[in-house]
Amino acid sequence: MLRSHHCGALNENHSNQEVTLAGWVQKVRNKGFIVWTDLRDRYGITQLIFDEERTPKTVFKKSLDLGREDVIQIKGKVIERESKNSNMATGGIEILVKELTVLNAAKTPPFTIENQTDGGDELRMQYRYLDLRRAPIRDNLVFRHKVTMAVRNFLSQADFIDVETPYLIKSTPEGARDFVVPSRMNSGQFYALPQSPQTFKQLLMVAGFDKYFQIVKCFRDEDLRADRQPEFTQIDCEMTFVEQEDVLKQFEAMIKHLLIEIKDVKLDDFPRMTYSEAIQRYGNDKPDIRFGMTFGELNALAQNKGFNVFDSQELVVGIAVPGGISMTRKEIDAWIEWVKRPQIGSKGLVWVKCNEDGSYKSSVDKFFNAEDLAQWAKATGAQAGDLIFVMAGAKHSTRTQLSALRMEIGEQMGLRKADEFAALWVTDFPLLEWDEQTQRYHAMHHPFTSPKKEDLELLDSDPSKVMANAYDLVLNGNEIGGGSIRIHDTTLQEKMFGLLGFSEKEAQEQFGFLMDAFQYGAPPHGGIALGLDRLVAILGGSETIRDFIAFPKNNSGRDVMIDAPASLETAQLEELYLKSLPKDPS
RNA sequence: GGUCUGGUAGUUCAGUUGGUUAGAAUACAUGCCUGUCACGCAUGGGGUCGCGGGUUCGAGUCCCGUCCAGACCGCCA
Repeated sequence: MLRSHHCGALNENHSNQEVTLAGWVQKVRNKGFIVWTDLRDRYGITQLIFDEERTPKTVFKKSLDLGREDVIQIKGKVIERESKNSNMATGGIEILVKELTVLNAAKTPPFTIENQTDGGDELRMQYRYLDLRRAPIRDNLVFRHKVTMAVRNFLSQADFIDVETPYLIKSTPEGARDFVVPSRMNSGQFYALPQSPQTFKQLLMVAGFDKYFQIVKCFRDEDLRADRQPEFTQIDCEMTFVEQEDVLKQFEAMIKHLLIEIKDVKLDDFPRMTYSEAIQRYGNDKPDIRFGMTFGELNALAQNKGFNVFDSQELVVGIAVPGGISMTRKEIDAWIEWVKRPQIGSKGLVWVKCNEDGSYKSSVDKFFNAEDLAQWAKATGAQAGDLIFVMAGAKHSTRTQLSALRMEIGEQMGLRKADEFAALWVTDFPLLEWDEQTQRYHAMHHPFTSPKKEDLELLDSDPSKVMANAYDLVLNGNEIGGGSIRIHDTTLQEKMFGLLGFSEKEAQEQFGFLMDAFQYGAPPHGGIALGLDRLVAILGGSETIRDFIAFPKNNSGRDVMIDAPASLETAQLEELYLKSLPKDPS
């Protein structure tokens, strides 16, 4: 062993022990007669002391040449410090060094390896291995490890079996764009990387595995966001002989277990909310219920009173900002400008101040009297002291816009606390969604989701009204999981493909294996997939998943460290039966 | 595909109305310092102002194009 202890291990109890340590030079403090060096490893920092009098001359001289991030090994004696530092675990002692070996000298890193680094995002990504030396990022990955271990233990104890499924599979037109891999042995043919192991886990149920899980990489070739990477990790689960309620109970228990285990937070039973209720009350299907400001629909109260802006619109809807009357006119205008930005795209905001004395002051006093405004306050739940913001427009876009405003106000008012957790189930999703662009139905969840039994007849008469046995798990305003009870019947599955615009031949070509399998004794089954990256990030108090992934991709899907993706040599392209592409002109 | 913001020292940033030799902090180097721990003090080196073009007597600053980065919209069953 190159060391007897790690850098977080020693304290006063080890005084006078001879120890060998190895690690990275975090910092050198040269006082002339004494040189202090902070030695760092994964476990902590231990102070080394090189003393003009007590350290051998050659070693002392060598210590003057140490630089940041040099990898060194030292032998020495643990001694109590003359002036102790109560801020660090090893702050009571230091190592009086007798031998110093430089195992590997380091170039000066391009940014400081400190908790508060001076490095920007791009540089930190390019030298990710240096960024990962920093305690906050390292702690995030340790945290992720704890979460995955807790998940594995919980599911294993609940009788789930971890089974691996293939990464080289077949592309399908449904859903997100596939990443594609050319096949050398099959000219002109391609594998696709899985967007999820969906069909495989269903086949495992047909095979009788009963309960399956896998912590698995999935791939989607779509644009990135702060909470979206092209390759990401799912906790993928499936169960046999279950109904929706069973799946919800099982995974509610898992999330509660995680919160206790990881955050020491005890959650109450998760509220349930239907999709339509979420849309009406929060404007989206992943509401953050840590704070109020729920939507109040004002159509009946605000239309046909002579205010044209409202009268012509599909929806008039408002929210009450708690304590909002303290906002200045300038601040209100700033919010109006905020919603008018092209990213939000609203036409504007009407505001109403609910004064403490029961009077109202609004931007539409010309059209509405106190009685009208009192009704609005009632509908939005506004109390004295609150400010009501009202938006009007087409149903869908107005709800999206007001929802964005609600989240931003919540954020700025500090209502979205990172250490507070509120989970809920969103249920009763529509099975299908009409897509204007392609003029056909799309599966809202995926094509294997079963319709609710009572809606089966509607499949023929009015497919858009059919509800699905599907559910989403929402945590702090983020969708962290989704699942459904699946179709296990060939006829129903064929019908579903038909509704989605597949010809019989196409359905057979793409999913024939699944419908075949359904004819050999497929049990009722259902499951869920949870986004591990998001879950870990939220538990860790962040919504940026990049900080919880060891080697993430940037905004353009590039890995700037290894510089991928990259072009291929002509010979390699030809081997894959791909036409050689013009080289990047730069 | 689109919108917005940014790109100046190794790094993070400032740079006024277009005007002398482009600054600060930090990092780095050298020296000093009898207990440092964000050590302190002094000195020093360090710049293709992303790239290309244009306007101007003169461009880091204005205009056009382009590249890169970040956030968001579209997209993400």
